Amino acid sequence: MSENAQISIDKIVENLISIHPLLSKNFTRAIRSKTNLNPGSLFILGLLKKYTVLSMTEIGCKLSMPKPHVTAQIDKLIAEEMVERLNDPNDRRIINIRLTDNGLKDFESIKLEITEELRHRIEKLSTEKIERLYAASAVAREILTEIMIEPSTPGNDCKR
Amino acid sequence: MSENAQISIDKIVENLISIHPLLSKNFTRAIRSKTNLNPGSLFILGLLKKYTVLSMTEIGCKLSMPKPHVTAQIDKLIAEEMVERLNDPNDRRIINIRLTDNGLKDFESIKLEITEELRHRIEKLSTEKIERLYAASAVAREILTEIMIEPSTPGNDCKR
DNA sequence: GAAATTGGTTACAAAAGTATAACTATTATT
DNA sequence: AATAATAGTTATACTTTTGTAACCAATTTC
Repeated sequence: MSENAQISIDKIVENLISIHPLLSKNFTRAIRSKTNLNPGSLFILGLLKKYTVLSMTEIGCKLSMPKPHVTAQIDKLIAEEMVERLNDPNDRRIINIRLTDNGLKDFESIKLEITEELRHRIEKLSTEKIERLYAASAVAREILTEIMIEPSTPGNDCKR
Repeated sequence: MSENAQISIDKIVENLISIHPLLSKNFTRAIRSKTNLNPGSLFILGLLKKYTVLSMTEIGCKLSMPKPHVTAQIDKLIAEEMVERLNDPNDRRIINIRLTDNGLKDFESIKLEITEELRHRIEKLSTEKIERLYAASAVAREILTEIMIEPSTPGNDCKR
């Protein structure tokens, strides 16, 4: 580890720790005021859109969510008919979760609603800043997804 | 608003909404397991480090935190002797909050602890990716801070 | 085939965050 | 001077999230 790289890591962490409350306050407020879902179940929907099918354990692992909580959230999403439980043909213990057609559609429109204020804020930026934020958010998403979802310590593997 | 800019905004929102749970799960877990503070009070400390002095109302405004919750959080931070209340000489209704010397020191060491796992994950990246993530996080922080902390709708102004 | 492990659920307790109303003290309005 | 508005606290109720332990069913291990 070069000294320069270490300095960069310190600054990355400093930046991420500043970004977090900004996103958190915006999204959680909007979720509460504009939907009857909670942040946790929205995270699950986003995950399912990306991975198509995930078991209960995999969901909990990728979101660092305790298993009993995953069960409760999925129960709510099933009551809303946004996801469905599928039995795994290879292992009858496993219950796979998948978005329903309605669930995907509803998720997209919910996302539009909860990001409305954020969109308005971004719109006010100059075209140059929008392009810079676009590039930056894409890079951050790509690399953070790589390092956060993949296994960290051995044995903490989330598969898929 | 050009069509291209609108497409960029959509993608920015999509990226941010993906990044949020990644940061959220990492930080909130670490905060719970490694400190006796809660995420909300850490947000306040980060804000105070940036602004030096803020009133109760300003804190609540910038973090979208209800006023009674701000009172409770500050009470805890005062019990830990990390912040102090100061009377405002110009307006005796206002109570200003400032980090104590110890508070700043403790905050820095808490940050080191709660970002330990994140550092290890970043360290495993190539130097090229670290540099890209550094640049991206700096741009995202700069622009998001600008649009999220500043007033959105008129009358929702947080001052300072 | 017995024992241990894994996937998921149930039940319960506790922490954290959100929302609202009522209240005091101070300042601003008129 | 009376009234309205603002800053902050207290009290209360509720939702969301986290954590733990016990439990069943299915699979793996030895």
